[in-house]
Amino acid sequence: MDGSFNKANNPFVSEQQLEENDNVSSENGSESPPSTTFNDMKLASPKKGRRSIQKRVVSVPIKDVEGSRLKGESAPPSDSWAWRKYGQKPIKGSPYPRFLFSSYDRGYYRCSSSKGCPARKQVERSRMDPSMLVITYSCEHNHPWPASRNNTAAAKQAAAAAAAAAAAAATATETTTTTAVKAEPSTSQPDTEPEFGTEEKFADLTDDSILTTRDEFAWFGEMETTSSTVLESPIFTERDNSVADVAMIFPMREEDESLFADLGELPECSFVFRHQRNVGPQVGIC
DNA sequence: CGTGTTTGACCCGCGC
DNA sequence: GCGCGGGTCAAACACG
Repeated sequence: MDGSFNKANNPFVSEQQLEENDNVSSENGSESPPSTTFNDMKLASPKKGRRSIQKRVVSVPIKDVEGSRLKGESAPPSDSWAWRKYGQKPIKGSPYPRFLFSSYDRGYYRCSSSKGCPARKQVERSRMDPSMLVITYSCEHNHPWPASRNNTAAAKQAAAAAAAAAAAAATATETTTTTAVKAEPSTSQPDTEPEFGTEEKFADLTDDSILTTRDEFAWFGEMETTSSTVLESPIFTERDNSVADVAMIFPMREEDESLFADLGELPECSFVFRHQRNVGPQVGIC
């Protein structure tokens, strides 16, 4: 945020990942034309009448995903929200044909925490680093978020399913031991558009003291608390030119999770944020 | 029976 | 205009 973050201080973030933060399309660059970076165009398709879309890209070591599964934990590997898979497609240029090795397929999930939840996510293996999974989350601004989430059977099952699909990729690759989570700026977000218009929805979820500004946030505070988790959030860079290219990263530990526990109504699209050099967590919503 | 997954088909935008 | 690729739909199926 203030530039205090740097990869030297954060061994969980690789050079590659940092670069990816600067260029959202880099992860998928080899499989998508530059003009349709991360398919914002698709997600904002007029057909569906979608408005501004917030997108976040999360890189998760496959091992983490697989690990939580193997342990039979109910804790989802990537998040606590209920996701329902609605499609799967082989990634262009996949070295492995579908049905033979699905690891390079891309799974499409939508939020099933509540009816009408527009949140979606895509899960695929990183082409830059086969040991990493790339999870792309997207949601609309101001959409009605589910009032409940994790610890439900549905959430657990959906998360486990997502983990299963992701973990399939792990079977043929070595893994890492850390989790790096990075949040990407929405490429479809005009500078003039309010980044977050639902802060008021957050008012009843948390104390004002931990409300974040709309300039700063990280995603998925609930993610991967079982291992070293890092959140990195350059999303706000477009909102404040003076801090362009600033990334934030911080570890998420179990105590952090408990600290965020009272943010119970935070949906997938919301975020939990902590200043690296600052005090308590800050939260926001897209 | 409700919920979620699988998977082929379809739609749409883009590049040539 | 055509083909390609990405994203979504929806029927069939599986599971608890």
